[in-house]
Amino acid sequence: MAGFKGSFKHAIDQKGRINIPAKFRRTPGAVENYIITRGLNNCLYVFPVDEWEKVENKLRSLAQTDPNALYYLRATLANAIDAQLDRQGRITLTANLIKLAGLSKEVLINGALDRMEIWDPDLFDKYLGESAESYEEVARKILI
Amino acid sequence: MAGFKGSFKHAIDQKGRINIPAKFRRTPGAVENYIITRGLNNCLYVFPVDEWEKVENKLRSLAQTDPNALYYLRATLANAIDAQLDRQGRITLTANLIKLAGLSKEVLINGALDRMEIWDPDLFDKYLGESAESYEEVARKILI
DNA sequence: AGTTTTGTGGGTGGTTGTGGGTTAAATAGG
DNA sequence: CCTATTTAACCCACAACCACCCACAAAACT
Repeated sequence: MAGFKGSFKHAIDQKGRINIPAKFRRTPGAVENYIITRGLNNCLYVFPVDEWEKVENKLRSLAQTDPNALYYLRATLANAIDAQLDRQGRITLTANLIKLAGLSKEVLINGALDRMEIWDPDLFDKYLGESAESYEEVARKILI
Repeated sequence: MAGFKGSFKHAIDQKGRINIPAKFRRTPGAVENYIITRGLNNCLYVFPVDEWEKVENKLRSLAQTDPNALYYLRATLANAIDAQLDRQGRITLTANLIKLAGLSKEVLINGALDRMEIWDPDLFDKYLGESAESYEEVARKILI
């Protein structure tokens, strides 16, 4: 089981390639193939294949007629890609994904245990700052 | 199980390295690998790997769509690093962590049983002083 | 006072990140 | 159906960084 953690600032070149941090390539559970899809709060989720299977199973289990389920399934899968690391350890994003996450020249690649998350640095700062409550208050609610 | 206790003032050099007190390196439960992450009240938590696993399991159990849970997960993991002692018994902090804890030239490394805590000395003094209630009053509420 | 342990600083080489150039594949047009 | 143009994948090479190593200073212990 993967345990991605840490944050790395990397460039995204003209071809839409970004380097997966060497540290992530070495973490247990890291593989050659990843599924990249739209994430919550304007970021991208990067799943190792085995973790993606859990997501896929979840999607399969949703009711095929419920409007919300249908919407979620379509919005998620339409932007999902199957990415393989190149020789330098990079993945190539599609224009769609770049647009969805509002990426420009630099990106943050954050560990989130079972997945990585790709953020625009400014958007991530904004996300961290815009919580109404402090880190300490949130922690108190979450950790019992 | 670790039982870190005591307080040590150490330097932090230009490369962001700080020495783990020899006493802590000898306490039962001490290891070569630590996970360092953001702590409550502007300090850093330094967990031995086995203690970190408990934290990680807690994080994994959180709901993946609850905004507070997501926020806590991201704010915690984005600043988490996997640190290994170098030959001199030091760990290297990232610029992010140094900034979060407001560290400058000297730091306090405090034992907190299952983890160590890294504080800026001034901030720790301030923290101890800013409690509205006395040590005795707090003790009476906490210890039954 | 000598010896060992602990704390601090700096230099060096391998690894990692990034850009570009070249070849193979895919798409569209004649 | 073949050719021309674009797109994407692959490979190579440079440059910056980080982890490792060594060496010295200070403290603690014998």
